[in-house]
Amino acid sequence: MIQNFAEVILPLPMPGTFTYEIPAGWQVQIGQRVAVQFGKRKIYTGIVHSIHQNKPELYKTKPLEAILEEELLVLPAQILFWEWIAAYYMCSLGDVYKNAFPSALKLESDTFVKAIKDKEFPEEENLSAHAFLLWQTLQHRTMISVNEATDLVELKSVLPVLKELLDFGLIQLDEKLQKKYTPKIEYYIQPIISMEDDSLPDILDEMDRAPKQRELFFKLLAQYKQLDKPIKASTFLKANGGTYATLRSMKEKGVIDLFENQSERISEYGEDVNEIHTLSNKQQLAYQSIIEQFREKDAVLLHGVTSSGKTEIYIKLIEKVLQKGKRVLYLLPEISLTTQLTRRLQKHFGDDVGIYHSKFNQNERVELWHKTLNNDYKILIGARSSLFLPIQDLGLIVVDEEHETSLKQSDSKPFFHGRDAAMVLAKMAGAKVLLGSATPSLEVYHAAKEGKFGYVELTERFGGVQAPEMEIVDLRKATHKKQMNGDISSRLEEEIRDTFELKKQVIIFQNRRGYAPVMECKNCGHTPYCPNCDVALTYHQLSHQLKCHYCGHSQSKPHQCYQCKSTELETKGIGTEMIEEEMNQIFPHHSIARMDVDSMRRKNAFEKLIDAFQNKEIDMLVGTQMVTKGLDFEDVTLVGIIRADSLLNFPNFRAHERAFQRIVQVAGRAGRRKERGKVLIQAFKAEHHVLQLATQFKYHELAEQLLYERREFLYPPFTRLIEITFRHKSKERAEKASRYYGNSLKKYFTDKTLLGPEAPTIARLNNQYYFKILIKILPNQSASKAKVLLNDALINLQTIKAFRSVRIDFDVDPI
DNA sequence: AGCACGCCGACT
DNA sequence: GTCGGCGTGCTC
Repeated sequence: MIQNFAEVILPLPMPGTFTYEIPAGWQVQIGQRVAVQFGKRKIYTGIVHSIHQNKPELYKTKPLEAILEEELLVLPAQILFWEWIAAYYMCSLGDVYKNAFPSALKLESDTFVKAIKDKEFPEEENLSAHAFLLWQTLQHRTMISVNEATDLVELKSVLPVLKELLDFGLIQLDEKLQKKYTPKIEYYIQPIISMEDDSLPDILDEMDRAPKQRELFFKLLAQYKQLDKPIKASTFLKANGGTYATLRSMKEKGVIDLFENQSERISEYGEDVNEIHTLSNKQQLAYQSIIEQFREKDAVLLHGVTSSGKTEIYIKLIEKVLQKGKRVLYLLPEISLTTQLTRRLQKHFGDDVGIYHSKFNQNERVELWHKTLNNDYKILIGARSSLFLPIQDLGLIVVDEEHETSLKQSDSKPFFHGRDAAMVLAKMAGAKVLLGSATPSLEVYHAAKEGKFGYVELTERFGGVQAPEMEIVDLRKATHKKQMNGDISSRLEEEIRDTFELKKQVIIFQNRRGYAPVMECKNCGHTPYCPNCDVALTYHQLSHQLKCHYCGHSQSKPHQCYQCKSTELETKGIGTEMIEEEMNQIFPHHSIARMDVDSMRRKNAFEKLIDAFQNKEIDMLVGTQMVTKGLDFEDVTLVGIIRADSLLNFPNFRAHERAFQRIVQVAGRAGRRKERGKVLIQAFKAEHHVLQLATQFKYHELAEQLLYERREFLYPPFTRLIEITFRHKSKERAEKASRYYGNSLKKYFTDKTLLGPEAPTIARLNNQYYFKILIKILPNQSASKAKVLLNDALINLQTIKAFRSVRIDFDVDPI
């Protein structure tokens, strides 16, 4: 008989898939979810990657434990996409699987401890106190998990105790898969008979003695007549009173039907669908040009100034794609920050829209995954991770705010770029990509100019909105002339006053959160540092704490210097908290709110703040990057940037590109409707060319300049970068490993294409030391060949025992 | 990534 | 002596 084997993708950071035997008679399909044992007792859920008959010769295979469901949870096409991600971004398939698949569907084994029944405790045997305690607990509990047992015995590891009990035959271990996802059950009701029914009088008679039922019945009839579909019992009872018991007895009388439905946890937006909107002439032309360019190109860049009405064009294009029976994926940088846009799309497309983002809990994600598989949605809106949804018949991917850095995943593997991955996914699905931005990334802009992508530019703002008036306030001059009130210049103060007088609103942008980024002793100059990282602690006045913005460490604010005991401590630099305080002092009669991760931590805090600002309960919003994205308020006519210099001084080759984008982005918050907005940029380097170009919205000039520099200094889009990070708790070991690795690559790269190893600006994070190597791949070189070299060098490095504990990550196309 | 196993130093 | 730390090796 031919033995069948399945290659299974497991959530492990090891390369490749794992081979398991398919038990005789089992029908297994690619994309199915299976449970397998891995190692001695661990059970994982994996995805079937492929099926074959080649018995592995080097190791013994285990059988599949179970097929978790008949249906395919991952489409075969998705597996191909996962493989591309793993190969391109240099990580394992397991790393992709871990990230791409809702974790509630990745069951985890949890070992349970059970007492063996009827086994008397052997008196003569000397059990340890811990073992005895555990055994006693098991007498009145059927089973407890190993985690619970660990807490119970208060030891670091409960395993020796378990071993002891096992040896005496007192317990057994049971590997159980815990189901993490429990569908929420929702009851629905509908009347069985109608108003016109002949039997109605009899039934009403029967309900004479039950007035509540009678009342509810009439209400239900009325509602049902209007909606003509089953009504959610919970909402019905909430609106009309009554209990489930009432409904149940009505069901027994045979007047209503009560049934359960595994309901969605995802709240549905109303059904009102905004039908008509007409495009302006310019928009219409842009739209037609996009359609035309899609005939030849896979991707088109829609380069439209802020307020040029890109969204209307997207909507029109989406409608066209839907007409062809295809589906659309709409990618946004950080969806929770752009509720205004999602509301607009939902309003337009109604129930056809599914939304996927990081604030959703596990159950909601599973729900959305299933609904997507079920083809319930025509449009999916989400952040970069929504690229992994099982969407079928994809016709178009819209990548909005294509230049946003948050499109690139940088906190965990795979380090993929949502925009670039979208292009590959689209290619695989035969779909098109529309990239939208007011300030395109140089990569995309260059590709468009080279003719690789289509290009459409919208230079005119929609509905006669004027570009905001931009003004730079020279902080050096202002300081010299004593025209400063703390960090706020007289000019800015004056403008804010005028704006408030006209009953308009203000947005203030300051790059850093907290009160002050550095605290310093006036006497000895000592600055408190994070104990785990090589960074100065940021002072947070509201919580009276010093916090590390990298590892989350916090400690209370010292009363005296740790070093010299001096009580004269001062703060340096400015954060949002300080600006908020200064503004409150200058404008005590106005309401000022702060918007940064600290103030937005609570659930719905963002929505509440947006609503309050919309309703003009708040006059001024002081915030970090958060205020720069997607906010659309009619009455904001003034935007202030406290220190533009802080945007220019990043130690990154993209610093100037980003500074420009940020400034244009914030400026776009001002004067989005009838009135012309004003933007005030405070800066010490007032004459800096990036600031000058930004105030004139001269994107093309800046892009040409920056592209020239990038070409000269071998940076993207003229080279491709791979950054290799080495980390270890011992500085020596991390450094030595990185040196060894770098040296082993010297024969393939030059001084210009292999940079480092070097300790990064923040050399230690969370008690781990970092070293980095930067590889540049020249235009005439193959990136995939370079990756092979890098992987080989890694294998070579790992033959040295001492280096095996050094964590090494590749970041392809680092941001 | 987990987890076992084995070696070593620090204590009831 | 043993608890718990850490380095090393292995998992289909």
